[in-house]
Amino acid sequence: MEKILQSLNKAQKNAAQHIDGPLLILAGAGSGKTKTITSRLAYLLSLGIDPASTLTLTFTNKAANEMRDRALGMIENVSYPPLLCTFHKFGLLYLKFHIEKLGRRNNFVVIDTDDKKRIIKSFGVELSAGLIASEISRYKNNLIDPQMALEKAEQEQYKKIARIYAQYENYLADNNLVDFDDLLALPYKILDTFEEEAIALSERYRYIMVDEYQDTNDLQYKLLQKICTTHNNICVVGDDDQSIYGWRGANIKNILDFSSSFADTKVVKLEDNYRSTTKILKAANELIEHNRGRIGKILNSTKGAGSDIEVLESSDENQEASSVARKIKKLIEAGVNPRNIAVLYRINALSRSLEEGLNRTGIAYNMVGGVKFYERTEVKDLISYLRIVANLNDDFSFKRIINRPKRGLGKVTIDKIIKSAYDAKQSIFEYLSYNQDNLETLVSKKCASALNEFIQNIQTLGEVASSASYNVIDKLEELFGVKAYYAQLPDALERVSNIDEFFGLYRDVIKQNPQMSVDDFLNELALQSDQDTINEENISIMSIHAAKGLEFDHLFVIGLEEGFFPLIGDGSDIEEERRLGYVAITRAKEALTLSYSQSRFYKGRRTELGKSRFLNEAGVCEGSLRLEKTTSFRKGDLVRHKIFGIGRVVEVARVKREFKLKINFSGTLRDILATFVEKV
DNA sequence: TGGGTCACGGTTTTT
DNA sequence: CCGTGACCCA
Repeated sequence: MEKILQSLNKAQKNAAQHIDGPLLILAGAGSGKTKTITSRLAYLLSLGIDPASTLTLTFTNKAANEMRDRALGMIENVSYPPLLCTFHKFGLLYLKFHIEKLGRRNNFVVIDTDDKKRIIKSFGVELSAGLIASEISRYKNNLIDPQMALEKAEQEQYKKIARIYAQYENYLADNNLVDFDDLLALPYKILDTFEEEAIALSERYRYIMVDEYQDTNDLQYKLLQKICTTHNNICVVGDDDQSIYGWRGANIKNILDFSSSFADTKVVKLEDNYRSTTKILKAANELIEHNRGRIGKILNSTKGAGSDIEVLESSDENQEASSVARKIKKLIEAGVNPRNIAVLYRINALSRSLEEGLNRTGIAYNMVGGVKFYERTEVKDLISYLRIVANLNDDFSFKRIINRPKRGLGKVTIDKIIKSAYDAKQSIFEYLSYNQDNLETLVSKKCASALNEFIQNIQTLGEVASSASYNVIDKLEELFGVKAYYAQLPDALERVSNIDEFFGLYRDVIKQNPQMSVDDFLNELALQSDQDTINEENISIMSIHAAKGLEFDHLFVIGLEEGFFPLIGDGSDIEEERRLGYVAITRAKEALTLSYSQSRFYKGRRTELGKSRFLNEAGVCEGSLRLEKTTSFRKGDLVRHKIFGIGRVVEVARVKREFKLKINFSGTLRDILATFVEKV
């Protein structure tokens, strides 16, 4: 027991030893948050508290795994592993055992955002599916059902959305699908409808811990209240200054008002930072102090002053990328391990010029985020096949693969079948399998035989799945040839390797859990994210959102321009932007470079930009910093001008804050500002 | 059925 | 600028 607490500071120890009643741990960036709550968990278990009565909720699998490893590493033998998982995983587990109370079967399948949009689109709506999808998400997270949404709607557009919402809910119920929001909303519905269930759950989990509490939304808050029905043993950890998911429904009020929501809350602030140098922390503190809606805390450095924060000025994004790449190259040459270097940006669109710059300089990088593995077309096709195996009546997946790989079935044929199945009140699969012999009356002979073959293959695959899920993959490829199909399409190399990776993943998972069914596998997959793909040998580049919870010795933040960061647009919230700035800065341990460009090429046009107000607010723009100003244009470069065409640079000159080039356009010399031409 | 062309729109995204 | 989706024609 002593061992668990010995390496904690006073505040951390204070938090870890708190047992009963609500506890709010306000943990500043780099203050040992994970260490504190894992120690608390280990401490509780060491006191003899039943592991099965504890529940720790996180937002990512990665965080859950890390905490589990660390907590279990502190105690010798645990009789039963404590439950540490994401909110959504917890919801999934709960629904597996209790969804019957809502009149649904527990072989449901979890769909992702892309599926959700496709379903909405299939209703033939004229509004954008994405907009409706996010609106529905908002409703669900505010516990508004379709009926209420309709009543509340004033404008015609919202009435329309409410009706689509109703249709969508019916569709999910009919196909026994569950979306991400349902993983929280449906458990809440059960707990809210049946008080005895809330009491039972609460009795089962008597010690609740929640990580990243500043990012919880209203629904998660209400769910937590239900879990705490019979006790108030809830310990939350978070940092109001790091709340960066407001746009997705996270309610910063949850953490700001925690003490008034849960009576007799004990508050512990962790303000000693073990991550960054004094200069970095000073910039972070100064920046965040410009926010008004915060509880207020100051990070104290436990490290030395460190080096100055560097501010980099460039004339355009290519030059910025080159400068950053050059600096990174120097670091690597000086012996810095690339894995300790990262470049962050506010919006993903900025990654392109950066990637080009890194490539030019020959720096290998690892991009975190981007298109998710399981969201790639070819992987989603395979997932659809498996979904059909798990649930033959999943029309949604059926439609996706009915002609993929191509088997000569066109829009007309498919529409006819869908309509007939609909009229017969059957799923597409049911309809086709009952009418195997008279399909020719509906569609052409060729199509009928293609459909019959397809149906038979699906049935065969289903039989294989029910006898041995491990063999499903080989049979799938043998019967449908998805891999063979993609092998002859463009990007074959990448697609085939994705397919192989998916096949490998499937086999691995089933090998480890031989009793696992196909729908278990699918649901597990849906909750997976590929955050933990950070390569050991390369530098990392990613959005600031993706960098949350990470730290790097040498950090670059690019694109600090008004309009880009802070990002200005509708729905943008300057305080949240500032918190993002705070998150970005506090990722740095030793050296921080902030970069901005005077212009940027974005959405097909070049825009002149002013530097970000955050630079001033963080106090890094005036004073001791080093301003660097260069251009990537060199004498002899070939350039292209919109009007004058291709020319060669004969002279590079600096005029005030700009660079002027003397360019030879087929014999004619012209003076042109560097921002008006591009390299060829 | 599917390839070709044109218009459009384009933050951040742990699950 | 670049990727997506609607629409048209062979």
